[in-house]
Amino acid sequence: MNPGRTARRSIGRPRPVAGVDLRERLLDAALTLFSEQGIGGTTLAEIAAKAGVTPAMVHYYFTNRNRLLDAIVKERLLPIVLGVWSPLAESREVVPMLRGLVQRIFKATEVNAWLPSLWLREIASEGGQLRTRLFRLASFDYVRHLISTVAAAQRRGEINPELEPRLVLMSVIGNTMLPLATLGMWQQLPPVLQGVNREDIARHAEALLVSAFSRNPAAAREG
Amino acid sequence: MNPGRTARRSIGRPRPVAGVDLRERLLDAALTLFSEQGIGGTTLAEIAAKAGVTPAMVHYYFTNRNRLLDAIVKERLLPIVLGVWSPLAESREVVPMLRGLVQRIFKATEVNAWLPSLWLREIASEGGQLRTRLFRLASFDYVRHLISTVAAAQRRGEINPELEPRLVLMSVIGNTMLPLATLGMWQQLPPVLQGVNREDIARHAEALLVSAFSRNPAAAREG
Amino acid sequence: MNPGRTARRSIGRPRPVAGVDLRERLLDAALTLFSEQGIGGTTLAEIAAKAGVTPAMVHYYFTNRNRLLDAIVKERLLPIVLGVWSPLAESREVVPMLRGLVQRIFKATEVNAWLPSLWLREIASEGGQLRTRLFRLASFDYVRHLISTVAAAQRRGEINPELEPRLVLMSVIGNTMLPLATLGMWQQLPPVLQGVNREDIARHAEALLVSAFSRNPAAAREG
Amino acid sequence: MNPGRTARRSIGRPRPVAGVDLRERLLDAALTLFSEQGIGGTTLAEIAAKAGVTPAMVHYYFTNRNRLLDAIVKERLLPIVLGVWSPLAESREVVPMLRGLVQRIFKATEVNAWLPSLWLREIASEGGQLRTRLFRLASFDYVRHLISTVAAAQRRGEINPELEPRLVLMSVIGNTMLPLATLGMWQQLPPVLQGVNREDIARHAEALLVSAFSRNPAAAREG
DNA sequence: TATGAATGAGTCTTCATTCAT
DNA sequence: CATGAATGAAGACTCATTCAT
Repeated sequence: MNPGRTARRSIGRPRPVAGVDLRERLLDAALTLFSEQGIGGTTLAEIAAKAGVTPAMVHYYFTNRNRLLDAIVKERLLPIVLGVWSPLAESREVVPMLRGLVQRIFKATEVNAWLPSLWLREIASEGGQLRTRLFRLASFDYVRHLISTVAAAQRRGEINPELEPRLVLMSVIGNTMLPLATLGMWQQLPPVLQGVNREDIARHAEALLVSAFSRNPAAAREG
Repeated sequence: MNPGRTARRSIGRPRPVAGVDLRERLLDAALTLFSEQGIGGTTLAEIAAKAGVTPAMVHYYFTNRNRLLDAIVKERLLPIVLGVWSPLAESREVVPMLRGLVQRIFKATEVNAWLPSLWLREIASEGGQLRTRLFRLASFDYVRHLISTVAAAQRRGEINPELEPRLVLMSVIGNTMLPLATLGMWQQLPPVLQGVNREDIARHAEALLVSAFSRNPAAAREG
Repeated sequence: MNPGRTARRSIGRPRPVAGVDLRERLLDAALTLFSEQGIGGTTLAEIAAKAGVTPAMVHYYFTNRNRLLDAIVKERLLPIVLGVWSPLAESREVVPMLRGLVQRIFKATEVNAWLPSLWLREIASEGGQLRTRLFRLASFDYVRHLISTVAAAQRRGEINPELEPRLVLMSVIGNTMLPLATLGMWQQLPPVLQGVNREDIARHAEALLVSAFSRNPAAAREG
Repeated sequence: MNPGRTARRSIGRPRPVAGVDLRERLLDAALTLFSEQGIGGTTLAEIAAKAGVTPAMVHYYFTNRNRLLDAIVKERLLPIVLGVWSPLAESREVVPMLRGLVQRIFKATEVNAWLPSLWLREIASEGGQLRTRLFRLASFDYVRHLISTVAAAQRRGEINPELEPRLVLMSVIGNTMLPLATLGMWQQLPPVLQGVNREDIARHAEALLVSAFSRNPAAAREG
C-alpha cells in the first residue's frame, strides 16, 4: 500500500523519546486498561490517551489492533509465562514443583499487576482474545513434565487417586490467578470478607495445593 | 420520544409463540453468545439472529442493552446462585458443605452450560459487566456462614491454620468454574492434555478441596 | 393492499366507544402534543398513549402519519380558520375588521389552547408540516378582502402610507398568535416580565393595531 | 469508551481547509437546514452532506447533537442577539429605541437569513430546542430597560394606556421576525399577496410600532 | 375495535483506520 | 515522530408501519 511507510517501519523499533520508549509506554497503558476493562472494552484512543499521545501513534507503532495484541503476547505475556514455567524442568518432585509454581506466579504478578485479570478474561475465558495467540507461541513441554511427574507419584500411591494429573495446572491457576484477579473487588464486599491481601492468597494457595498433593492421602480416607 | 416506556407499559409477558416464549429464547441466545464471546463482544444483532428475529425485538422485550443484562442477572443468574448457595444453611460441618457446593455447582453447570465462562469473565473479572448487578441482588449471608464454619473448625485445630477461611469460596470457584470454563479449550491442546471431562473435574475438585479442608492437617507438617 | 380493511374503513367513521369517540380523542391528544413538542418531535406512540390506546389504533383510524396530519388540518384547523375569517366579509371598515379579527382569534384560542403554538411552528415557520396542507384547502378571498379594504382606506389618506396592506394579516397574527404562543414561557422569565395574561395580550394587540391603522396618521408625522 | 472527550482534549480549533474552516461550514450548513426544516427535522447526515463531509465529522467537531446546538447558540445566536439588544442601553426614549431595534433586527437578518425562521420555531415556539439554551446565556437587562422606559412614558401619559409595556418586545418580534420568517412562503400565495420584500416589511414594522407607541394616543380615543 | 408481535428503515454515535503534513 | 483531519463500517436505539388474532 504505502511501501514508504512500511519500509520506514521496518528499519526497526522507533528510538526512545526523552528516556522513555513510547512503544513500551503504549504496551503498559494497553495492559493496564485491558486488565481493568477487558480487551474488547478498551479503545485504541483510550490506550493512546493513557500514554499521552494520539490514537494514530498506536497505529504507527503497531500497525493495527491485532498486531498490538500480538505484541502484547510476544513481548509481555510470553516472557512471564516462560519465567514461571521453565524452572519447573529442574525438579522431579511434586510438592516442590507446586510450591515453586505458586511462588513464581506471585512474584510475577507482583511486578505485573495486570496479569491475573488479563489471564482470567483473555486466556482462561472462552473466546479470550489472547488465548489462541499465546498457545500458538507457548510450548507445553513444561506442562507435560508437570503432569507426568504427578502421574508417576500417583501411580506410586503417593497421591490421592481421585485427583487428575491433567488438572494440576488448572488447580494451580485456579488457586492463584483467580483469587488475585478478584482482589480489587473485595473492598466492595461486606466487612467480614474484606482485608484479604496478596500474602494471604499466596499462603492459602500453597497450603491448599500442598496438602492436596502431598504424600499422606488423608482426604481419600476421609471421603 | 420514549417508546420503550410506552410500549412496556402494555406488554406484560408475551404469549408463547410456537411453544417457546421468544423472550426466553432471546435470553438463551444471549447467554450462549455471552459465554462464548463475552458480553462486550456480542452484539444485539447476533443475539436476535440466534433467536431468529430482528434486532428490534431485543429492544421490544428488553428496552435496551442494560436492561437485557439486568434481566439475565435477575431471571437466570440469581436463581442458579441461590440454588447453589441456599442449601448451605442446613449444614454445620466443613467437608459436607464443600462437597455439597461442588456437587451443586456441577449440577447447575450441567443444565446451564454457559455458566462457568460467563462467571469467569463477567463476574470474577475486574470490570465484569454482571458483577455489580449480581452483587446488588445477592445476599452474602451464605458466604458468611461458610466462612464462620470454616473459621470455627480451624480454631478447633481441625483445619490447616495456613488456610484462610475468607478464601474458601474462591477455592471452590477456582476449582470448579475455572476448569469448567476452559473445558472447551482442551481440544486445542496437545494430546496428552486432552480427554478431560466434566466428571474428571468434579472428582478432582471434590478430592482436592476435601483433602485440604479435612481434619488431618498433613500439609502443614509437610511444609 | 388489503381491500378488506380499506373497505371496512370506508364504511365510515368508527362508532363512539363508551360515549367518547376515540378518533376525536386521538386528534385531541395529537394536537396537544404537537403544540407542546412540535409535530416532528411527537411520535405516534405518544399520541396513542395520551389517548390510552396502542399505536396500532392510530393507524386503524388514520392509516398513516400523513393522513393524521390531513385529518387535523381538515377537521380541526380549517373550521377554526373559517370561523375567524368568514365574518370579515360583512364589514367594509378597517378598524372594526381588525377588532373583530383579534377578538375572534382570542375566542378561538380560548377553546383551542393548542392553536397559537401549532400555528407558529407548523404553519408560519418555513417548512412547517401543516402549511401546505392548510393552504391547499383554505381560500384567500377573505384575505384579499381585508387587503383591498385597507388599501382603499390608505388611498383615501386615512391610513399611514408607510404601512403595507398586504402585511396587515401578518401584523394581526404577529400581535396575537406569537404572544399567545409564548405565554407558557413567561413563567421562566425574570419576575419583571412575568404576570402577563391572555387579556393583557388581547388588549395590547387590539390597541396596537387600532392605533396604527386608525385615521389619525400620528406616527407618520412623528418619524 | 469516551473518544469524544479524548479527541476534543487535543483538537483545539482545526486549521482552515481550502480557505474555509470546516467547523464554521458545518455551523452554516446546520443553521440553513435548521431554518428550513426545523432542528428536529434535520439529521446530522444532512448537515454533513451540505458541508461536503461525512456524518462522523459532525461528531468530530461537536461530539454530539446537543453540543452542536450549544455551539450554535453560543457562537452564532448569542452574538447576534447581543448586537441587536446592547445598543438599546444608550437610549432613554421609546420611539428611537423601537426604530433602532427594528433596524438592527433587519440588519442582522440580512446577513443571517436563517435567523427569523429559526427564532420562530426554536426559540419562540413552545418546546423550541434553542429556547432554554439561549435563555441560560442571555441577560434580560436590556429587556428590562426597554420595559421600564415604555412604562415610564406611559405613566407620563405619552403612550396609550391600553398597551402593555411587558409586551413591547413581543410586538417588535411579532412585527419583524414573524413576517420575515414567512417571506419564503409568499411566492406560493395568490398573486395579490405576492411581491412583498424585506424593505416593505421593515417600513411597515417601523411605521406600525412607531405609530402605536408615539406620543399621540390617537388609538385610545378612537376605541 | 383493539392488541401484541414483528419488522425495516433510518438516526445517532463509536471507533479502527488512513493519510497528508 | 507525531498530529489532526477524515472516513467507513458497524452498533444501539427509535419509530412508523404491518398483521394475525
